[in-house]
Parts: sequence; C-alpha cells; structure tokens
Amino acid sequence: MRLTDSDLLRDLDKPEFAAVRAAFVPRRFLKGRQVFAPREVQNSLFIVAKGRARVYLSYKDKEFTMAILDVGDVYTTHTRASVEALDDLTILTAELAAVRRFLADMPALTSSMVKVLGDLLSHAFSVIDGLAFLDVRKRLIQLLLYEAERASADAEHILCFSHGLNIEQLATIVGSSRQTVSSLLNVLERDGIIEMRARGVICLPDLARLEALARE
Amino acid sequence: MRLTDSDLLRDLDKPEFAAVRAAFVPRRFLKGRQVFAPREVQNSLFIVAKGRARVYLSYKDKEFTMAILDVGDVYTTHTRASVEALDDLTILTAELAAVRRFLADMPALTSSMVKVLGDLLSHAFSVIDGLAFLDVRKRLIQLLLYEAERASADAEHILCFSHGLNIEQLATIVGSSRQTVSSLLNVLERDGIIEMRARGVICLPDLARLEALARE
DNA sequence: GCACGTTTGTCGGCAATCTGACAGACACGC
DNA sequence: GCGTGTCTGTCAGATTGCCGACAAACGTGC
Repeated sequence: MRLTDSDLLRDLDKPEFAAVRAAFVPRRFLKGRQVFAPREVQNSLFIVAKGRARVYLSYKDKEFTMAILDVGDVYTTHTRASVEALDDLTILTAELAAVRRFLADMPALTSSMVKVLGDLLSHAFSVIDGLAFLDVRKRLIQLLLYEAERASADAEHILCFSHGLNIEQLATIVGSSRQTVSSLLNVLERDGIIEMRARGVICLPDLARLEALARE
Repeated sequence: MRLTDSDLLRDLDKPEFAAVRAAFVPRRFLKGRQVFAPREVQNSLFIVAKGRARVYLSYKDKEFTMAILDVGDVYTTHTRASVEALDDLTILTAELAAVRRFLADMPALTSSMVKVLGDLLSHAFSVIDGLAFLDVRKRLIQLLLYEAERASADAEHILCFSHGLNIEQLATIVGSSRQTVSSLLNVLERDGIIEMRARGVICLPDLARLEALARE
C-alpha cells in the first residue's frame, strides 16, 4: 500500500540529505511484533525500509486497519494508531523534533514532509469516504481494485497478488467481520470475478467485471 | 469545532509573519454558498476569519460532514472534500505554492504548518475511529460531549450550545440518517439527559449521565 | 394573522451485517 | 504419516439502521 509517491527513503540517500539522514535510526522487528503503541510519548517519523507494517486502530476486541505500509511508506506515531510488523520489518525512525531542526535549512526536506503529511491526510479521507458511503461489498471490491494495480500477471496473463493476509486481517482493512468478508469473497469467486488460488493469493481473471461492479 | 490549537490566524498578525501574510487573500461568501469544490485544481490553504464553514464529502445524494470549521481553523483544498459557508463567511486563502516559498525562511511558519497538518490528520483518525467502532448512538453522544466543552451555562447553570444546524445536518456529522438521529435525540431528551430547547439549541442538564453513556 | 415551506417526529418494512457456532480444509512440526 | 492448531466456509438468529411515507409543529414573509 503506497500511501505517498514521495520517496523519502531514496531522498535520504542523496548527499544534501546526509545531515538529517543521521537522525534516522534503523530498528528491526520480528514478524508479528508491536512496533509502536497508540499515543507513543515520543512523536516520531518512520520509513519502512524492509518488510511490511500494519497501522491499526483498536477498540475492545476489534481492530481496524488504517494502512499496510510497504517499503518507502512513511508514517508518524503519536496518533491513536498501533503499528505492528506484518513481516520481519526494518524501519528507519527519527524523532520529529530532531527532523524539525533540519527543516529550516532544507527546503527539499520540508517539501517532502508537507507532501507526506498531505498524502497521509488524503489516504485518511479515502478511508472515511469508504466507511461513510460504501457497503462492505463495495469496500472489498475497492480494495481488490487497489491491489490489482500492483498485481503481476501469471503465465496465463491473469493478474494475481499475494497479500499474505488471512481473511480476518482482510476484514480489518475493509472494516467488517471475517464471516462477511469470507462470504463476499466466495460469491465473487463463484461468479468467476476472482479466484482464490491459495491462502493469501488472489487472482483477478475478470478485472473488467470487477471494475464494473465498483461503478454500480 | 477547533481542529487545531495552533493559532495561525493570530500568528499572521505578528511582525515576523508580515511577508507571508501578504499571500493570504480575504474572500467572503454568503451563507449557504459553496466555497471550494472537491479536487480544486489549485491547492490552497485557508483560515476561517469570520463565520463557520462545513467541510464535507459527498457521494450520490448523500453527504458526510468531516468538520465544522470555526474562526481560526485551518484547512486545505485539493482533497476530495467540498467546503460550504454555514454562516456568512470570511476566509483568508493562500495558494500552497506561495506559502511554501516562505517556509525556508520562517521556521515558525513551518512549525505551524506541520502542526496544522498533523492536527488535521489526528482529527481524521478520530472520525475513522468513530465510524469503524461506534454505533450511531455512541457517535452522537460523542458529538454532544465534544460540543459540551464549548457550551455556556444558562441562568440555571445548565450547559447549552447553539449548533445552528438542523437534524439532517447533524446526521451528516454523525454519519447517519435524519430519522435515526432524530429518534436518538428524542430518546435522550425523554431520558432527561439532553433538552432540545429550541431549533439548533441543545442543553445538557445531566452531563455526568451523558459521559457515563459514552463509557458503556 | 395567514399561507407556505421547512423541519421534526414517528412508523413499519426491509436490507445489511454481526455474532456465535460448528465442521471441514489446510499447513506445519515432529 | 499423524496430530494439532489455524484458517475457512457456512448457517441461523439477532441487531442495527436505512428508507419512504405521512402528519404535526415551527418559522418566516407578507
């Protein structure tokens, strides 16, 4: 899930970013470990360098996944979200106060930061839009279409993507229950629109129909 | 609805902000007029100087209110949200590109900007949290408690606030239908927890009970 | 004061979804 | 290959909330 098209990870390798690069500390986490708790005291910025992370809100025994972060994605702590490592994870993290000190001298960094925050806000708007207006089925279809953009074609030219998540985790992204998402996926499969080729792998044999469903 | 505790409006009156202050153009709108359309081509920042504005998402014939902006609130266009004037409205608006040119020389402005964007993101998280986890009743109660913080006490020391909205508009904030919100408000009134004293005016004779309901 | 438009309260039917439960399928470690 | 734990599919009943409809109440302009 690429939340921002700004490439802070690559920017940090540029010579003019060398000073602020030193403020970013690599940290590693094993799959499944919590990376940040809600309301971390220290307001930090982090970039995914390797692996994937899940940003989620929790309430009682329920969770809602805000985002799955891929390599290059940037996020901030000091929100009410938790972050966990979906795979073995490496992040570069810096305290926001430290980064702020460089903003005055590095317009490119400032531009990047404002862009990143803007993109995060834009993503949050998308999430709200889906929750407010779309039913679960439509939200699921939207998620599938989003993933289709980064899917690769198999030997038979069918788009497939490996999300590596179980149904319950997909349900937390869509904002629904496991049973509902399971049921909806199976309807889509029986209709020939998707194919659940293996656990964590979905193929899209009929992308056009999926797109048509999204437009209804 | 104060989304940010940073006071950009007052900052702009300081001598060190004089240069960027010139980039902000006052614009006036009559009550009910559209201020910005979704995906405005020009990415702008605006501050409410007088009156109130509503930021909302729309889809088919439905609307979801992201925020009601009061004096001092800052927002950005180039999102998928529309903005309309709830009252006769004056805003100060500047193109983001113009503001960006001052960021390098004005660390205080950068700080303000990053803070504002951070606060907007935080507010968006709150909205998502409510939609994902809370039922309509709980969301309504949360809204009432939020408004209670800026309510004033009447002659009998009861907290009252004038939201100036009709039930349908309240429903767009809560993310529900007019009928459901109307019904819920009337239950709360019959239980003695709120009092709908006049159209657009709600009093809270039993704030403690309202708070207890929010915690259930 | 009256007419009219808007707002509000209420109802009943329907759809969407949740939830707990259970059995079958699958993956992994020994 | 077997045992075990996890995942998945499916079911039925309960819950939540939407939606269209209609009547009453209210506010505004003449």
